[in-house]
Amino acid sequence: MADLTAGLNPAQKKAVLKTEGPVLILAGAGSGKTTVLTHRIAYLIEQGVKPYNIMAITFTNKAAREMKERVEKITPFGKDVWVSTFHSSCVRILRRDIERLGYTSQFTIYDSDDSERLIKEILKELNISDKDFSPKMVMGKISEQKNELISAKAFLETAEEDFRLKTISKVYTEYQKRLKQNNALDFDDLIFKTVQLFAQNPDILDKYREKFLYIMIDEYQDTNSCQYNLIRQLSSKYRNLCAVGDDDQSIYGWRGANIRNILDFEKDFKNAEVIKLEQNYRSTKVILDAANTVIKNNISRKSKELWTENETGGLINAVGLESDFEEAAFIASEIEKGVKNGGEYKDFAILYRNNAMSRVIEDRFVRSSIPYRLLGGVPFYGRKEIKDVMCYLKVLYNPSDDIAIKRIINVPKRGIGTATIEKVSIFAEDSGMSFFEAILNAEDIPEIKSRSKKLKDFAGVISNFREASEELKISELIEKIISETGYRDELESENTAEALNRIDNINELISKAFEFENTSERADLSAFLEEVALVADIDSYSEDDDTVVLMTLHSSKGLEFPNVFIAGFEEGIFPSYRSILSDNPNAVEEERRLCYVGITRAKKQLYFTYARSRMQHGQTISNAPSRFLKEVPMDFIEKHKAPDSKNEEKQATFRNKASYNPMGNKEYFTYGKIPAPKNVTLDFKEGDKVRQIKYGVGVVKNIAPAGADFEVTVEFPEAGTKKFMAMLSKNTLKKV
DNA sequence: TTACTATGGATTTTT
DNA sequence: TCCATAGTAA
Repeated sequence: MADLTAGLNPAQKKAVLKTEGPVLILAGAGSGKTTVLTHRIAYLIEQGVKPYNIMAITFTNKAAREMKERVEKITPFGKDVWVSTFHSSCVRILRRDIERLGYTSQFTIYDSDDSERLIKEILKELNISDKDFSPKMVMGKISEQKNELISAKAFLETAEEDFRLKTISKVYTEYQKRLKQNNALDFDDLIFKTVQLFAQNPDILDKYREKFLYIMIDEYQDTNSCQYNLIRQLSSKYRNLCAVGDDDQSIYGWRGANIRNILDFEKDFKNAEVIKLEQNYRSTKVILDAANTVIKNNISRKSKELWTENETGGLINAVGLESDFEEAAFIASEIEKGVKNGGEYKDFAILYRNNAMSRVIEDRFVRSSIPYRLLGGVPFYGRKEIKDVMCYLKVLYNPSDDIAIKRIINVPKRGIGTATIEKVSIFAEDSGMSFFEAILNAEDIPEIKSRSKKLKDFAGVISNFREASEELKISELIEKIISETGYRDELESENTAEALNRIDNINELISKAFEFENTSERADLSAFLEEVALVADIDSYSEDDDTVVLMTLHSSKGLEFPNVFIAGFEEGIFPSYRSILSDNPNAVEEERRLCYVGITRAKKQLYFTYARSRMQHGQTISNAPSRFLKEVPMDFIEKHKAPDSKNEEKQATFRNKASYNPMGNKEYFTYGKIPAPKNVTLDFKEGDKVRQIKYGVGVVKNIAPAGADFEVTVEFPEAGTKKFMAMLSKNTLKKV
């Protein structure tokens, strides 16, 4: 085995070698954290630790896959290391022992769509107005509780006399009851129930403690309290826990991630060693400095400052456009320019705050014939037709899954409407049967005589499929389902572009199933359902295709591109209105972290674009440029130059550009909030010649103390006299 | 039961 | 603007 620390910097080396006891690795963006993690695993194995005694937890399947691949590349024993996501780890643990909690190991996993359907049903049954208590809101609240490890019972107690909370806790209680009846767990339950299983069964917990002697967890800043608890349970005996994360990249607070987990690590794990990875291997100096100065405006963070040996690089482009259409046109023209100059489409990424913003850009790309891919939006497995087919499979696997049955009982149309479904539900509830059992006894259901045949037919169809599922491969089973139920025929007879697209999607599902059968070791229905339930769209992102990539800032975390556009860089969009209006100051800080994530995706070139007016919800709105733009040092920013006027179309598009240029407004840039640096060393004195990245060579006229920093006045032959803050300009202002 | 029309709501989403 | 859903007519 090669030297595992070769080529690593001192901090990285330390992180690899420090195997015993709790360690927190604060890994800045682009600091080589995956390398450190994989080498650390290999080093552990080299030291004699058994691969199966090592656990590495990630948040995404993609991260897990990548880590596994890289570990296997450096050590032949890598395949026995337990590398997986929180959720799939928990599924594995629960499949084994969930009987202790009164579920069976055949449980199915509900995605948020399934959960919401169930909530909706419950609200109806409990006669709670979904106007005052929207299923989404209730679901969110319940999820919040679960993330905080608060059970329905505990929640009811804290609710006390608060009517709203009491109502929600009632729904929560019923929701859990129904999940159990359906033998189903939602995403939050996967973790929650595992924690519960461990807490109530010390023998099981002990088994895993003895198994996972070394635990590593990636993206630690994104853990919620429930996940934190799980980690604590597993690691508290041997205390060989290595958490890797970056508090500045905590952008999932709204999903229950608790930033305190990383901020308080040393408090929670006594004698923890903290290692900072601050050298960045990704971005230019300018991009990195911009990221540093922006994030410094946040109060709650660990001190950390990225630096790099990379080149200084070009200035950041801040471009104000007249409208969202022109913004899209500008982005398209820059990409065309870049490609003409030898770049590739895949070198460009467009990041935006919300998915709706992709539309205008897509339209423009289609017109300009720029190949692009959209990440996010409606996920493949969330599409109606895919969910329909998957629900058939779910019903075959888990007959107690009422939500799945109700979804497909009238898809395609079988003349079984909501009224009938309701009656069956009530009958099932009264007689203590599952929905499916009730259908089997349809003739006993009162006031339903005329429909009982249809119900029986449906039950027959399902039983028939269930029998077939014993022998058929999954891809064949899906084929059988969509042809015998008439699902495909129904779509074909519609003969619209949309219907054809749905058929394509189903075919795609069949080929995915086919691929699954041929690549997984465990190719049964259970494994397939699990795979589908636990994958995300981002998992399938690969950089092989030469296309521009469009995605939200959130989805971009962990990725990198030579050229990045952050579009819609406007107040109200980024930061979002909600965060601005929120009484929680942390909300804007999280947006700023998101901005930091966005900036640090860029390797070479970064653009901020913003429009004076844009269409939103069918109305034209105007926003000021984002406050974050003011936080980027002015001398890192290049004003946008008017595009090539030879191109007529472009000329027309940009003709109003000159009238809108907030960058010209001096007041626009203030540095008031940036804390003064402690020690500044200058490599020039008054009278020296210096080179500034934007204005060229000039002469230092004056150096005056300003707080803990120095204000440097430089006279340029062309640009005239300019003032710079020494600390901020350390990479862009140098002696010649 | 189904098929059409009105209405309202619209961040971010690793699983 | 665009979507999902609730309500109504047939």
